[in-house]
Amino acid sequence: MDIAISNTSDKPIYQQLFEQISVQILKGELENGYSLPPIRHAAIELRVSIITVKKAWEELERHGLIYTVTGKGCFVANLTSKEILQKRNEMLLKQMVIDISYYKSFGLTLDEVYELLKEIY
Amino acid sequence: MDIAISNTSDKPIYQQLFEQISVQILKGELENGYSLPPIRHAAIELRVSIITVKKAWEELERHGLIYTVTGKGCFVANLTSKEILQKRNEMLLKQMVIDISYYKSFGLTLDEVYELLKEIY
Amino acid sequence: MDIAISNTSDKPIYQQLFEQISVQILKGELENGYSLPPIRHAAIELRVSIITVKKAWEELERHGLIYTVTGKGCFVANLTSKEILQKRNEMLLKQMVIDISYYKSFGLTLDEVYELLKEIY
Amino acid sequence: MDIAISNTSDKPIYQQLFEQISVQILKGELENGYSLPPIRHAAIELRVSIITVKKAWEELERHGLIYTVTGKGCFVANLTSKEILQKRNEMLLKQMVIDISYYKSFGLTLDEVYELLKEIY
DNA sequence: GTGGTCTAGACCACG
DNA sequence: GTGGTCTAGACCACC
Repeated sequence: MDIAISNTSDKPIYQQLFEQISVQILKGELENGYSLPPIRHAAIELRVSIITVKKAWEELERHGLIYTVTGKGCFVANLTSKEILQKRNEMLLKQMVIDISYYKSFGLTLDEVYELLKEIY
Repeated sequence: MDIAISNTSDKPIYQQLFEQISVQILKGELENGYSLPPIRHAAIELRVSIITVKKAWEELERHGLIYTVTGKGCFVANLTSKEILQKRNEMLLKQMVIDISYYKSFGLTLDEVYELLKEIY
Repeated sequence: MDIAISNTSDKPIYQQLFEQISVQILKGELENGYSLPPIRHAAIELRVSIITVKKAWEELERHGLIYTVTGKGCFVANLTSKEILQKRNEMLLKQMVIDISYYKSFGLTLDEVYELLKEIY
Repeated sequence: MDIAISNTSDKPIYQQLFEQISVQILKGELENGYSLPPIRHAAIELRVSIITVKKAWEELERHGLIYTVTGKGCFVANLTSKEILQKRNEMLLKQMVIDISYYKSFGLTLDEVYELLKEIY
């Protein structure tokens, strides 16, 4: 578990958990079939509530990134590299559409956005 | 008042108000000294509470975009085009830093981000 | 009328008027019997409402700094230099007691206050 | 909670709350990480509205004196003694500049102010 | 009429 | 239980 949680962030903790584990799976850092730590262990290690971990795990399952075997644990889904790429782009594009609509509201063109992004990167 | 409020959005109403009016000011759509509608009128027109409007207006004032004169009304601040550009970039960069950290977590390079942005734009 | 009014100040306008004229009288800049401009003239010159000027004048009269002769106008009261000094200290001390209670709430000693004041002066 | 609210004061309640708690934090009376009472409890105890407490707490957070964790509570920020001193002077100087401009309008010199302060202290 | 403040009560997300 | 938000209605000071 290589997770960093911020209490003061405006993002709910379960969301932070979901996002970070999603990324790890979609980057291939967690292999197919990898067994996620039991909810209780993860909760203790991350110092969060069991409910919070459960919520994050549920969100992962809803996105088809993990599957649960009752009584055995949770495992990273068996995804082909094509499926991984597809899901990754799906998540990225979903966020980008939101981000871009914000930039557009200021009347920015694509090139202006690019210039600003370059500065930060 | 050209404002669209979404009750289903995850963003609080006062935040939506603040953002939309900010954009209008920073795009120069509302001229210096322009008199905003009285909070009570705005509240009725937008079908929200007075306090909600007030909260948005306060945030605008805190950002130096408007100023209020008790008993007279609220007015768009007298900003030079340089100041407007500066404030606009301030707001944009603040959001972009967040957006980029998300893209980076997926391991995306600047060029990959650009390619995706181009598709959506 | 050497008065500077700020619309954006948190102090009400009539209060600003009252304070500035008080100071001028108590500093001896306006002599005994000096005729204040008619309320209407002052209102026009200062670009404020007649009501606002009236309120300030009333406050001045209540403090014994001016007197009104119906149909003739308002005049600076005939105060001996002793009375002026007394009224001046009265106003100053009243404010200072408030200021000091604020400094004291932070646990500041007289010397610490002096040091900070010296910096600003 | 050692707070005294005055309904007759010209200062708004949320401002009184903010100032008094600020002072307690900046005097070191409330330690780092100290958990403030839940806003609802504070509201009942102080016999004010939840929103009023919230407004004061928000102002404290804006000044970096506390931080809130949704669902957990509000806590005194982790400030070094250096930061505390800096914030304290910031608040004090801001007020002192106003106070001094009033004294100066009467033509008082620094020494005269000092003499008067000494009398009252 | 305008902004400034306050209240009581309510619903929701989070942990 | 905790904070986050919202509403409807009210009173006040100021102009």
